[in-house]
Amino acid sequence: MVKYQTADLDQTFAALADPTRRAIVARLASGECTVGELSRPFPISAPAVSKHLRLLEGAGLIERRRDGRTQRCRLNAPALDRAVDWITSQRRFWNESLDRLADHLAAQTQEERSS
Amino acid sequence: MVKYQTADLDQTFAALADPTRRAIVARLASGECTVGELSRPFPISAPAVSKHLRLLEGAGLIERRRDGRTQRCRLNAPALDRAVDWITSQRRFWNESLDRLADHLAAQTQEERSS
DNA sequence: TTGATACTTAACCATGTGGTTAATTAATGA
DNA sequence: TCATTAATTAACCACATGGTTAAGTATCAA
Repeated sequence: MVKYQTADLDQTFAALADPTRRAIVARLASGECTVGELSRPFPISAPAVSKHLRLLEGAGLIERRRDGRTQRCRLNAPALDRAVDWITSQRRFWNESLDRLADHLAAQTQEERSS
Repeated sequence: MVKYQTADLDQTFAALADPTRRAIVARLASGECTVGELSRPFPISAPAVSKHLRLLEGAGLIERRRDGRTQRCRLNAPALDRAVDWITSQRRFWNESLDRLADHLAAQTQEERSS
């Protein structure tokens, strides 16, 4: 039985509350890339992207490492896990739609594995 | 294949970013209750709780109905589902720890069902 | 060495949030 | 009818966030 500090969840959920940051996470889910590649699709300034990355890093959702003059970013799985974990653990006491959720996730997982 | 408006997710994740609101969700997960019962455990004023409830309601996470002079609150499952759904759908493209997550969720579900 | 590239930091602004206290509305019960 | 209880709205404050532009810091390449 693992315990998580609530501060982590604060930051994780807050980080996911912004559509730009969710888009960044979605982009990184399909593979590591540089800050430049990451910001190109967005109509906002580089400093704005930089701030988003700092929040995401603070939440533990991403990691950065220098690579010459660029910087490579990648997703960090456990932080996302903890968020899912918190939500699903609420279902523990809430049986009404628990089975529906379980089936939903099972179906999705099935789909992943067969693709 | 279902599409969700991003605004919903903005509000849902933002709502879950606050520890007081997560505690409220956790309390409601174990059953419907009144606003008064809900605020009693918290060291904050009634108006503060009222604001939290408004945000939770705006995010679609809870529903309220008048019952005489009190007000009953209950959780609304689908909003939580959508949040979990967004996170897990990122995993689709991110195979590295997909199996681990699937196993984790399967184990948890098993635990629920057998309890 | 000089200039361009890839970023971050600094300073600023507008807006939203989380809290307060005080005032308001609505339902109940004496 | 009048007081009490349950909860919200109003008005305010401090602070974080999401954006900006301008300036700074490394790294690479000529």
